[in-house]
Amino acid sequence: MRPFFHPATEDLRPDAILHALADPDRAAIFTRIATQGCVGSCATLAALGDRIIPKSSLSAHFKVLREAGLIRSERQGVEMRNHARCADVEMRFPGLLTAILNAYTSGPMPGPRS
Amino acid sequence: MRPFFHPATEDLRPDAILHALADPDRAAIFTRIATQGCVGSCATLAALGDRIIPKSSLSAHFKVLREAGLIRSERQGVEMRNHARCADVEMRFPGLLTAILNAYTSGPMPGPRS
DNA sequence: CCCATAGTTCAGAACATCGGAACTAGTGAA
DNA sequence: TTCACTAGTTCCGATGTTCTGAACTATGGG
Repeated sequence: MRPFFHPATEDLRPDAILHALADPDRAAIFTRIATQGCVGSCATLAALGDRIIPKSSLSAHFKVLREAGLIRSERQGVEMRNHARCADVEMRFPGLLTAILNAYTSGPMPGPRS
Repeated sequence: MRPFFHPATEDLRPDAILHALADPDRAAIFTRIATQGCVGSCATLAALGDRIIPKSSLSAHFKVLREAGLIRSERQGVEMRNHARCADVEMRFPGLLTAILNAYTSGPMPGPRS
């Protein structure tokens, strides 16, 4: 179990961030982490909506988010502490995270009919 | 050769848009179309940077952009007229395109060292 | 009709993702 | 220490997606 890799702020790449957040599950996970400041275990996220996400898939999702520079993960005893690197991303790509998260919260419902 | 499918504005989905723009080639293509208003042939885009993108790959890229609702394609004689649906996307997901295109233009170069 | 040009579709190889089973790490109790 | 439990990672086979050359379609001009 090798230690985690976290890219430096100046190494953040837009394509990695977009790819990470292009998956609705990952976007939901990241939204939870970003809005709740710091989410502990993966297990608390296992039930997104009504689907159950297997641990191995969750682990892979966290890895993608981590390596895109969206979250920082560190062991805290037996579980994981994940927190969002919103400030880093905002510094490098201003407005990006806000726009994406807004798009997702306004997205699923088909807006007010005009 | 079936006619092209273009999603309606209210059917635009954020994950499709992020997925489409998560590929640097597609992002570059879209940037060209968006900034130049309307790019004709695929062939003018065959050389992005210094790589040559084969026609079949280009065609697939255009399809992804089209089905994400980012561009509208229509035949004009023997070639293709593509134009960006920036207004549609902006209406549905305000600020999203701007933030993404900004991220890409500021992204590739490793920013000013602090 | 024949040819050239612009782009699409097909098919198989290369690559990525999903998820169950096995594994690793930490904690607490006997 | 050893056992058991919990949280997460890694492995690997199945499934799905992307890439790209070759064949095909569509259009316009001799």
